[in-house]
Amino acid sequence: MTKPNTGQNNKGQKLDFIRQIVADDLKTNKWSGRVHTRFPPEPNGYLHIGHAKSICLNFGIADQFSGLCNLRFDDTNPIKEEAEYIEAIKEDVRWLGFDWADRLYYASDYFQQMYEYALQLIKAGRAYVCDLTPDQTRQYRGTLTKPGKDSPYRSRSIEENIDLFEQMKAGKFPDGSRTLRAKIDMAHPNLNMRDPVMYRILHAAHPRTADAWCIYPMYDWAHGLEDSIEEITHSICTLEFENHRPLYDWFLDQLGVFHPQQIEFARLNLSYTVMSKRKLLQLVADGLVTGWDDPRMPTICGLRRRGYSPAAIRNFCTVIGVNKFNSTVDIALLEHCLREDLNKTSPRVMAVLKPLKVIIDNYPEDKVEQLDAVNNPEDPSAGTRKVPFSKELYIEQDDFMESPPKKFYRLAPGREVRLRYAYFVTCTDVTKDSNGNITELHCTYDPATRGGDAPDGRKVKSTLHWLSAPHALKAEVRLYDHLFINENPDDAPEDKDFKSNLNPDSLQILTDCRVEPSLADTKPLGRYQFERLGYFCTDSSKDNLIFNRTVTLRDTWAKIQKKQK
RNA sequence: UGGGGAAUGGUGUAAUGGUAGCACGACUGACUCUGGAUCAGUUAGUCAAGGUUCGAAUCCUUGUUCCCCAGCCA
Repeated sequence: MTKPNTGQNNKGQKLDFIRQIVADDLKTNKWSGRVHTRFPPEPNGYLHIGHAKSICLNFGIADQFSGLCNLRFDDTNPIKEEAEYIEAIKEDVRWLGFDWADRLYYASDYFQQMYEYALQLIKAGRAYVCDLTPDQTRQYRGTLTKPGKDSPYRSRSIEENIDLFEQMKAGKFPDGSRTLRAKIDMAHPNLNMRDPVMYRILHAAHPRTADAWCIYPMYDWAHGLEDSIEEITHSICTLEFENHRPLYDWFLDQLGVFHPQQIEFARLNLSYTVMSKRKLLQLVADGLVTGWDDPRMPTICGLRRRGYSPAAIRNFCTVIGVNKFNSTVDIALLEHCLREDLNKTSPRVMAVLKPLKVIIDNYPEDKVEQLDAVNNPEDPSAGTRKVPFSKELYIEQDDFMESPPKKFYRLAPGREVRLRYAYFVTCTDVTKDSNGNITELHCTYDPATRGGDAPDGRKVKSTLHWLSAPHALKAEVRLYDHLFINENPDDAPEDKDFKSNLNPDSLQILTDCRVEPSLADTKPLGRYQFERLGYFCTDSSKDNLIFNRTVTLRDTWAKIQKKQK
């Protein structure tokens, strides 16, 4: 049974201004009850979290109002586009959790129809072939404050225009020698309306149509037609296309074809990162990151490799809302959405990033106990697992201080703490090397506290994670931090650019880490919480055991330390 | 100096002429076998000035600030 399209918001969330328009249209039956959106990426790069906002908007609206959303590649410029991006984009959209069913389209599939529409416009006297060079075209266009002037080729006869346009298509002219232009108004205050170019000559092989075409449609001409052919109802795009809407409307009106409504919203900006394809490409090209899927990148594939979940990204996209003015979302909000999801879904596991050896002096030499550990306290159905305990353990170097400051609750000489799911232990001795570095701790354990509870009810200030030294697995862990040191990376000294704001400590590689044995057969992209440390994700490179830190846990102690400095 | 948009706590957003609310962050406190999670609380806002109205974030006027547009890119 299909849900009736009442125009009511059926998920109990507040309507943003776009959903409001959609709901109103449903109410007035403007599109005979239909809602049909599309996500139209150009296959010239990888998708990033800004695209996720658009994907969630378009697919989300379709879902919410019982409509449809197409995936359409806007492949009108063969010089910039590559087939490899198409597969990557499809994978990313799918991974985010959206389904275009059988509605995968390409602008290039419409080239023939667009050509015929162009002929129709020529015959109506609304388009002409122009012989001006790119440079001359610019000069004739005028400026923001001065009107342009008519091209000398503007008044060619319809017959001549048809003939020339056919020759353009047939490959008779070199690149850049002629264009097809709409005949609108060279004095129009909106520069986009000053006889915009509809077709340019490009003798370039297209990833999908190969050399079938040597004329390619410009965005303004093509996009509205793509939307119209697919009978899109709401064509949602970003703010910079607001100036193009009159042209979008003009083409569709001249042709008298199905006319979707274009609606513009503001792009996403995130603090401590950059979002433009150009800048991201520069980071990759200059080797400042390891690739598009570097876990520090805001690309979908980067976030995936970092350990982000699709649900976290989707939730973030609904929480940030939709608006018509530029804003910068605090990356802390993204991280909040991340932790919120990961907390509920990630199995807990123990790992020691900077191992410190601990000997339990009163524990039998060869004894090994298998202790029960809870997999996820937020999800009882996740069950429990066994973790081995023995005389030689590792704890975190940061969890011990010889002379602890105020508010340091962890292990210190003479102090008793709990080893999670294991025993209460008390530090009795500290061994150091000749340089005074701590090499080993000696402790005693209380056998009565097995499992971590004291029968006499005594309390300890803190609980530490730990690993049995002989059972622990070696692993490499990569700690990531914000890519940029500045909230706004573009806020750079005058003679420098955003790259001067790169965070030199955005990646820290720890090669001597230990993880619990249950991680032996972890699969790439496996997500875990390393107890007390943060969320980590098995890296996709399979050679060694490598984990990427997705995000730290909220850390009150770190905050206190920071304040004390 | 042309045209098109937009302004609500530190940040992101709601309020569609009728109590300025929510979330993030920050800060308290409670609880806790993760200094996590959870729970309770505090903090802080309508760009400005006029006007209409019983009543204005919302309507009107003027001003200020910010964004976009002079690709044969999208």
